[in-house]
Amino acid sequence: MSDLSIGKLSRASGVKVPTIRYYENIGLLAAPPRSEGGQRRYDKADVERLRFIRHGRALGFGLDDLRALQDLSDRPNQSCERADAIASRQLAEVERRIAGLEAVRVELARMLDHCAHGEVDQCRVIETLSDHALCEGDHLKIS
Amino acid sequence: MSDLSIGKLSRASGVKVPTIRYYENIGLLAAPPRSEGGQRRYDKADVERLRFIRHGRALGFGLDDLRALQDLSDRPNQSCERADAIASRQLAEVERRIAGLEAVRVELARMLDHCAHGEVDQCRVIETLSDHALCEGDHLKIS
DNA sequence: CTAATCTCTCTAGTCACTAGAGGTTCAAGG
DNA sequence: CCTTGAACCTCTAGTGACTAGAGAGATTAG
Repeated sequence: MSDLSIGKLSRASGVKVPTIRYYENIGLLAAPPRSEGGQRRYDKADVERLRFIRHGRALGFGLDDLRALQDLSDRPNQSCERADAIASRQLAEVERRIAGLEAVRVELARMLDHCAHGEVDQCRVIETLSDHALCEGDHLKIS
Repeated sequence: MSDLSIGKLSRASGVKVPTIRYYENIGLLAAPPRSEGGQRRYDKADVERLRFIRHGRALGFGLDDLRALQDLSDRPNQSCERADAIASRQLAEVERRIAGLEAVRVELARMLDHCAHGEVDQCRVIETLSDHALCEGDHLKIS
């Protein structure tokens, strides 16, 4: 049907042009037909596919997960157990990251709060970094 | 004073051996003297420096920030304004990330909650990914 | 028809490491 | 003193998910 250049696909999907080509390179998006001059020509299904990917990326899924989820969505008669598992794993990962960042936030805030705004000599920021023992919480491993 | 091999420095600081060499490569850690056979020999100050870096990394600072903070801590008579600014920026960044992840967490949880555990056909997980309009919150840009 | 915009491929760079190959040095036990 | 095995050396390449740029060809609006 609609015959989209890569630029139009980009605007329609919100995914940048080089990123679309990158997705094609790594096999996440199928290689489309080409115009006589060799330019890529897409259709509406590609817009959907890219929106799917973009939304998934925004939720923190890795490209491998998105590949798996796309495969699932292409074969709709399967159980959604796998999709469930992938999403659950992602939720757990996000919760882990939030917890880590929360601990970091607390320490950064405390560090800044205690800073006397004088010279580096007595700077709590530098001091805290130098001596992990000065911080109360466990904030190791944020990743 | 104490004459540490890179392995001992690694154990004392909690930073892995290849990472120490990497830090030297990029100029974050000064190149130490060498033994007759050409192996690196460190002292206690290097342990401190690496602990500083490690703690800073755990707080999410980039290596450039840590370079700047180390420079500051080496010249203790300056105002700690710069250190303050770097830490404040980091705090803001962490807060931004937490907010983004929180929105993502909510959507993932809702997605999983609504999943009927049937076939992919009616799977809310896949469906939600396909259609961003289905999600209420703004969770774009998590980075 | 022409000029401006778009698109093509390819390479290299980002960040902060990590892994591995292939070779050399060190330290402890005998 | 000698051996052995662990630790060390340099160098290259790979990770994830892109991003930037060069230099050349295609398309499209006026």
